[in-house]
Amino acid sequence: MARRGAALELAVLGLLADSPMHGYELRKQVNGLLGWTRLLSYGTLYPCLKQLTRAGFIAADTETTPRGKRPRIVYRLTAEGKEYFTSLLEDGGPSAWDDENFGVRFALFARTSSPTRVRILEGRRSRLEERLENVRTAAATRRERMDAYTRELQRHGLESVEREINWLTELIDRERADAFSEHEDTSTTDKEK
Amino acid sequence: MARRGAALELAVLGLLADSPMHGYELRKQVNGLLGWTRLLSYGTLYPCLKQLTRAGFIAADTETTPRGKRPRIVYRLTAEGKEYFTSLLEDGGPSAWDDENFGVRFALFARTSSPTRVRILEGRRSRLEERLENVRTAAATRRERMDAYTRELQRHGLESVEREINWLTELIDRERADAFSEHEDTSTTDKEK
DNA sequence: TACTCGATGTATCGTACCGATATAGCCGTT
DNA sequence: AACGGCTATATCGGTACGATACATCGAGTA
Repeated sequence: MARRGAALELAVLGLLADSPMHGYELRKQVNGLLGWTRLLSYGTLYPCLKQLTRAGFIAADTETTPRGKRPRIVYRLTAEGKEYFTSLLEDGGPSAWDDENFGVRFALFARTSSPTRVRILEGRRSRLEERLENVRTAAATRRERMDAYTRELQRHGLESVEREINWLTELIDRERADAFSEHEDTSTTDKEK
Repeated sequence: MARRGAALELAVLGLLADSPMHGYELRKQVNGLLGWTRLLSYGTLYPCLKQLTRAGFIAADTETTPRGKRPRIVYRLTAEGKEYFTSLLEDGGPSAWDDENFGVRFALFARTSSPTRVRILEGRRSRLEERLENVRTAAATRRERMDAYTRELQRHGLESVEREINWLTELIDRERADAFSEHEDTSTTDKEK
């Protein structure tokens, strides 16, 4: 459980919720969005699409093409898929704090309720703080035996995580501040597309 | 080729070059050093140790234990392993700029020659710059269609990569400056922080 | 016109990876 | 004397994904 593919699944669902698309375009979108970490390959994408189709969450429409040329396959979200997607979105549990999942979850924040947004942000932060603590204590027992380069690597890594934590804290504060001015109105944050 | 396991292989070799160790300790060391990114599991470590043993690069000495208790297995570098290790260290080629490999390569910089250090640093930087460029152009064509959260994610990701690039540039400059004052003396660079 | 090159597009296969899990002795605490 | 946590070795099944194959298209260029 909590497979790596869960993140991709959610990303595909989210992209298709905006508009139907074929595989190649899907890959471009995902890479454009989360591409600074790791690139999505077809070996990952197509099996995922197949599985989602089998589950009935998306449907594949084969384009009618003029000639003997290979038709493109356009995927769209089904009613069940839409339902499944929204249920996934509201799950702000531990799996959403993971490295692989957090990025996708964040990218879909516009479709996520404010309480869930805060839950995910805080969970992610606690996850990183925990990691920071582990590395810090591990380093403390071994600091003297480390050479200058190893120490520099350590320092830089720790700084990156701290910076990430600060970013999250800022976002949480902002989220809480917004909650005041939000009465019953959801459309202000959505920007309705 | 350029398997993910290559990084682990190098890490194990590097750790064992310092002193013999058994598997559990090896795992702790690796996690303490690179643990802020991803944790090493036994399912990865033990097959790696087995393979390195088979290849003759490390040797497994079973500890003599007093009773019927399970003996610990201490691994040490063989002569062939040492040779293999140093040859790997001097390869500053493209595989060393990868996300998975760079951390380990950097941690072993104290054992790496200065030209190779610069080569790796510069290669890594070019790799990140390339990635930055790709995401930037991808984002430019789609900026208007993105909601506030997606844009914030994009911004933060880009900033992280830029920061990483600046760090590398600093290190490269420092490396070049050191090269002047380095006559025949290697021990001067070790202390300086 | 024909050629090359890069982008578009769908698809599969083999293998290396790694999370989960089993086993078990040891030690400190309640 | 029971519990939980740390040390320690080890394997297995599922899955992710890099490499690769195939095919069409438009733009440049010779």
